[in-house]
Amino acid sequence: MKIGELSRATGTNIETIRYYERIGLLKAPARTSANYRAYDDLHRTRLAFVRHSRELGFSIEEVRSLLDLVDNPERECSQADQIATRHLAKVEKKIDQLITLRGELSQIIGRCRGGVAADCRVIESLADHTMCHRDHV
Amino acid sequence: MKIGELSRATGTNIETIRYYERIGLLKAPARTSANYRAYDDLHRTRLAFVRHSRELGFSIEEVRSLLDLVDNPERECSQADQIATRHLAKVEKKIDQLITLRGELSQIIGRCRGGVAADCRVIESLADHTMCHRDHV
DNA sequence: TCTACACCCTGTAGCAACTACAGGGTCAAG
DNA sequence: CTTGACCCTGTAGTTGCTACAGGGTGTAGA
Ligand SMILES: [Zn+2]
Ligand SMILES: [Zn+2]
Ligand SMILES: [Zn+2]
Ligand SMILES: [Zn+2]
Repeated sequence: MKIGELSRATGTNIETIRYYERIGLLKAPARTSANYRAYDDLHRTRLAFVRHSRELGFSIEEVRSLLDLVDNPERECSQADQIATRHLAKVEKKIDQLITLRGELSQIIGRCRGGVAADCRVIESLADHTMCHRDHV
Repeated sequence: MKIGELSRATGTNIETIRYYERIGLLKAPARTSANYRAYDDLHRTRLAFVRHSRELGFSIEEVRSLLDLVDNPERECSQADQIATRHLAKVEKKIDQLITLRGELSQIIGRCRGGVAADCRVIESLADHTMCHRDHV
């Protein structure tokens, strides 16, 4: 399988595949006589794992650790679960922050009565944090 | 006011202040005989506006447009309100995405029964998107 | 046989929004 | 006269890609 095929098979940009190889996330595949990368099904599976993990929001370093466990299947899975649990906690924290932010933004937008910028309550609110209800993280 | 003072007064990293000047978000201040930046209260107000907008999640380019309105107070405020409304829409979309993601992650984590990585349902779930309930954006 | 075209290669630079040096200069206190 | 806290410029690093530039390869049609 050449890189274009792998790209289509996994929905991954060609440049991204080469990038993953460069940073050592994917092993370098064999080369054809024309120096083209030649992938097999294991490469495809591995790349799918990487892409899926990325889509679920895991960082490259987290994916690296997860792949490490894939390669050492005799190890305890607790590390994988820890990575996932911590990631979930981060997601939950982010949700909380964004919900607070949403509230603040709606308040600010609700203050606008139209007119010129000099009288705009939105701009005024941006200039003055004391009009906010909470601190921003 | 020297840069360190402005930094403390606004809770902004010194490097960030210089960065804002470099990208043209803040006007270059006067210089002392020792070539130190000398800020006045207008600079402080402006930086506070920038920082507050950034804390509320507006992009640098959005902040640039907002500052443009601050500098042209005779213009209609509709542009400011549009920027804020669009930003709110983005935040809401992000919240939705994260909530979906949170659901998916909890499901995945809930599948773990401990043991070796070879049998880990977390790793299995990462390898196989068909175990997911929705597509990831 | 020539040539058009779709591929592939490497290497480097760009994006956002900072942050962190390295390697200097300035200035007041002790 | 030296110590320490500041300040300066310029450049490189961060994360996770993406987009070239400037080449090589392989195949199908005229
Ligand atoms: Zn308004
Ligand atoms: Zn605020
Ligand atoms: Zn497990
Ligand atoms: Zn999935």
